[in-house]
Amino acid sequence: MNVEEIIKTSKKIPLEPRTLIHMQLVHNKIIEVMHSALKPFEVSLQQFNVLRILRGQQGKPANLSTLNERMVTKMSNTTRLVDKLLNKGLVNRCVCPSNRRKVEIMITDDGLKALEQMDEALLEAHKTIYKNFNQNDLEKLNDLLDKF
Amino acid sequence: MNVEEIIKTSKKIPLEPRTLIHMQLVHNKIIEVMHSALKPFEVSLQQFNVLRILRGQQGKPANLSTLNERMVTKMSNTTRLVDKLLNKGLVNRCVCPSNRRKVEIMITDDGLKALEQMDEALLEAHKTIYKNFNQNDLEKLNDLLDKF
DNA sequence: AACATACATTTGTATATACAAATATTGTTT
DNA sequence: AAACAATATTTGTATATACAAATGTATGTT
Repeated sequence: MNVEEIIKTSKKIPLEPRTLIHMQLVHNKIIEVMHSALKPFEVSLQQFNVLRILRGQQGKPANLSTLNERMVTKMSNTTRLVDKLLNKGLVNRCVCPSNRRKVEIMITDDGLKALEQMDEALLEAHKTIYKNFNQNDLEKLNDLLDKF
Repeated sequence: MNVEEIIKTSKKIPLEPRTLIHMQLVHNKIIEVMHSALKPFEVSLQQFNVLRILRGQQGKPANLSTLNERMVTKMSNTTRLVDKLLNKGLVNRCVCPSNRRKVEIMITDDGLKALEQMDEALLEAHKTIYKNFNQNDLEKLNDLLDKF
């Protein structure tokens, strides 16, 4: 991936802004690959993220604020995101009996099955995304990302 | 920046998905810093990007398709993005005399002045973003990003 | 118990983005 | 020149996201 080529400039860009552009371009590419991997399942990346969090709960229900806390991209509107998963039958939701302000969200069996298939699709996406990487590259990249 | 801490998980995540989450978290952070740096000027990152492209034209007008081609994040709706810059008086737009299908967009003097101030704000943002980086880190990061 | 405060979620609304169809202009073919 | 295709942009519409205000519930204070 050549930054200058993609944004069609002949000028040399200083390293600081260039890195930001580079990050954005890579981000765009990752999102695009993941988005098309999830397309057959008709869930967004955010919805997929929530499903994985719910599976991680191992049967325990999660409420909206814990979902929000654990989401990669925190958003203001977790209610409506869960609404969509509910409509697809991938989660169920009920008011918490011990504290009726809270809501209890759990992944359904259908949700778990769908998620397994999504996992497989994501493994394929990884192959595409990481085709030029070896294990050492990934470790070095993670170390550098930690500096942000 | 510790991935596991931010998404509040105790589990060890395999390196491939972890890197994707890491990239997303860093991206979120970069966007947030840049967004607040540009907030006083009331322009979005996309609008800022377009202004920089127009300045790079050195007086030559640009049409919508060249803008789209050079934008970091290509979007379907460059017309309405330019509308907003137009309303702020930062660009002007007229139909191309030689090919009336096209449109000619140029940055105004006000736009150039505003852009200079935004550049300063962005330099400050760089200081925040890159406070833990040295030149060598940046070069290594760019090399690794090229692998995507 | 009445009141104020804090908490968890929902709703309203404005803005942003994505995708497809519509419009206008130019170029090409017959 | 009429018809058709190609190009450049605009518009309509559906969906997504962001932010603030509103709702309902629980807790602590007097």
